Amino acid sequence: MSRRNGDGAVTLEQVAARAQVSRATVSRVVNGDPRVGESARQAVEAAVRALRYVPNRAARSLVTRRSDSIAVVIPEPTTQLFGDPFFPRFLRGVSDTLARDDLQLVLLMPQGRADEARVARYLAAGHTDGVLLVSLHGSDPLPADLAGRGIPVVVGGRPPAPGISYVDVDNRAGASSAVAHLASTGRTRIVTIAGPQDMPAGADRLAGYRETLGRRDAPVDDGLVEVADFSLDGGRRAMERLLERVPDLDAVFVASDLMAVGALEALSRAGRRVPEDVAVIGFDDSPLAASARPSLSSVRQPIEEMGREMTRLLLDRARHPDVAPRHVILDTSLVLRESSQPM
Amino acid sequence: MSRRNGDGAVTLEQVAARAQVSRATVSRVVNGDPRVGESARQAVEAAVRALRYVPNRAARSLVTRRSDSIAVVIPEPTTQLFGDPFFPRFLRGVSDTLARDDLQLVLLMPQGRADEARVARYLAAGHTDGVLLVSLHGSDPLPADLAGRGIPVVVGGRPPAPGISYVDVDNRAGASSAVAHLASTGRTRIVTIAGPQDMPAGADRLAGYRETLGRRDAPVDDGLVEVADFSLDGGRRAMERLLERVPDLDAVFVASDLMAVGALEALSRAGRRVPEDVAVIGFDDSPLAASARPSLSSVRQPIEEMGREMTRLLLDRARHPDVAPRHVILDTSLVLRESSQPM
DNA sequence: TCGTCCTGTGAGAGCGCTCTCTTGACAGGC
DNA sequence: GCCTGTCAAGAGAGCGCTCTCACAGGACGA
Repeated sequence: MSRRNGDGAVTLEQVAARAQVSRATVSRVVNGDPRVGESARQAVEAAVRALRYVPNRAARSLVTRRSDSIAVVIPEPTTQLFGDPFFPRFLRGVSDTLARDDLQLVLLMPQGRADEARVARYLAAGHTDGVLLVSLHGSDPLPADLAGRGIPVVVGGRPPAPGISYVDVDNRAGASSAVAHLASTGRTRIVTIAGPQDMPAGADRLAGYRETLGRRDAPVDDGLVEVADFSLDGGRRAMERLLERVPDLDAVFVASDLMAVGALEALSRAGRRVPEDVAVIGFDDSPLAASARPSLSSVRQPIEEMGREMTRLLLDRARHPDVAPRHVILDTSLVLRESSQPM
Repeated sequence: MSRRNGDGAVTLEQVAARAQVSRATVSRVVNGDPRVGESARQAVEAAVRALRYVPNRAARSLVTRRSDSIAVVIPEPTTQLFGDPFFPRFLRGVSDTLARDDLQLVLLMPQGRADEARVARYLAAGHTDGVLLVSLHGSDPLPADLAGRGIPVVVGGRPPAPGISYVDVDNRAGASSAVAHLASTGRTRIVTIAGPQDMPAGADRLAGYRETLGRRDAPVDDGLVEVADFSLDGGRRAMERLLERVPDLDAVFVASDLMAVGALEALSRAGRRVPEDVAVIGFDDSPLAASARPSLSSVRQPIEEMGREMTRLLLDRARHPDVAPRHVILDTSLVLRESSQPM
């Protein structure tokens, strides 16, 4: 019986002995080096199988100076805001893509300022081959700092500094598609419940709404616009205020599904029928949208794809450090359900 | 200027040279070995700071045979079922506890059977110092397999095999506390919407309900019991069925908040006032509960604490491999809001 | 026929660290 | 005075792997 890794690990040496070749040859086979003769290769492969050989990652890292792992940093506020299924879906996309190359995903969830410093130190030490950052608050210096140290970084959402690769969802176009759809189905008094304006997603979705209605220059407190905080209750209260201020509204574009569900409640309570009296379109296409009643039309974000694309960009950057930073904007798609049926 | 790790890393050797001591002494200082003289210690500490020395984890792992990382395995179905904030909160608890000891969290999210085999191989190879598993489907052989190989394992939720450490939430007692509260506030026709009975959480919550109503021996299709699938829509439909079958019901215990929100909708649509006509208590105390209207009483699960406790158990086990497996059952608490006000 | 190139393989150094073993210095007991 | 014990500190081996370099042997052009 072969002994397992940990105390009596199977080493290259043992595989080499069994296959009657040198350590170097075993290493070549294990790493897919093409310059190995057919017979040697087969002998090695047989020995690897027989001994259940698994390379020791630490030893490999020590000499290659790669860790074969990448860090994903998700700061505290993010998990709450995107409480929804953002977090797992994003990680799934990342995990997926890394698995293909047999890379590890090291998850870092700094809590509070002090912990962020700890994480920053850890990352700066170069313990991982690259770093994926999502939704940093405001003007976090971390990405620029890491990039400056030569550590590959890709940011999700809008980039905090120039010269850094990032992937974002086209929030503006997504909002625009929703509003355009409402307009094209005969709605004429289209209001919106926007997200916090200090968040790129909040600001961009409102911009898309404005742009499409052809009123770029209108002030924020426009009468047709209510800003809320991406919560269910916030959505409900915003809807109540809108109903009061714009009694003849016939459509709402809501910057998140959670808020949209709140809006649906407020509308129902006010005796407005959806979609007959008021059409509603949300954003995110979360599971909530499909199970809301009436079911909620929504702008779908490719979250997993965002994770995948960020990972691809990062690996690319790790392998070719001299390539210029790139950014990728992902398309959204409009998922139509009951809440936005034409009148 | 010191050069950063990666190409021109600062090594122990350089620190030793600067502090005018041997490599061994630097190592002792860095690892907190008490047998170092005061003057040597200070010289080393100064050199470490000056050079911004950070130990190379790979080199350390190679000789200590520890990876200083632990794996968290979250299989595909889990992320969907616990879509809610289970996932991030759990990871936060784990991350928290690991950070204290400067350990890494390696996240594994196998997707599908083939990928699970890959993950199992990875874990079996002993690349991490321990493994945390949550909610495996049915009779997964993985925990027993890993334990058999001498790899520390802690499972979240009910253990699939004897002899394995696990942490669970006291679902039964949680359900019981909710039902007891309803009974004590004068409710006499208390029905329940249960979760899937092939999931421990689903079964245990129903058992707690039964137990408390003193009807242990009643069959599942009891008339007062509806089983649903933990989804919003499932909760709504279950409530509709219950209203039809038990028109005089005056309280519902619902095995998840998401289903409870569905139930609230169904009740509202049927013209029943909550809590005047019908009291409702959910389970999970998710953010939904606080923002539902009326706000939803719910059984709070200590999710972060579960992550923390699992991690503690694991580290303990990793350090003292010969200790017998332990299990910890965490208490729930009842959070009372509007939906269960006394009549 | 000889040198040159190419291909497959082996020898061996060395990545940065920990840890055992040894040494040196000094105090105390006989 | 010597021996033993204690404590700080250094020397050096070696963890398992990759990778450079050297070399053997065959193919090929001159």
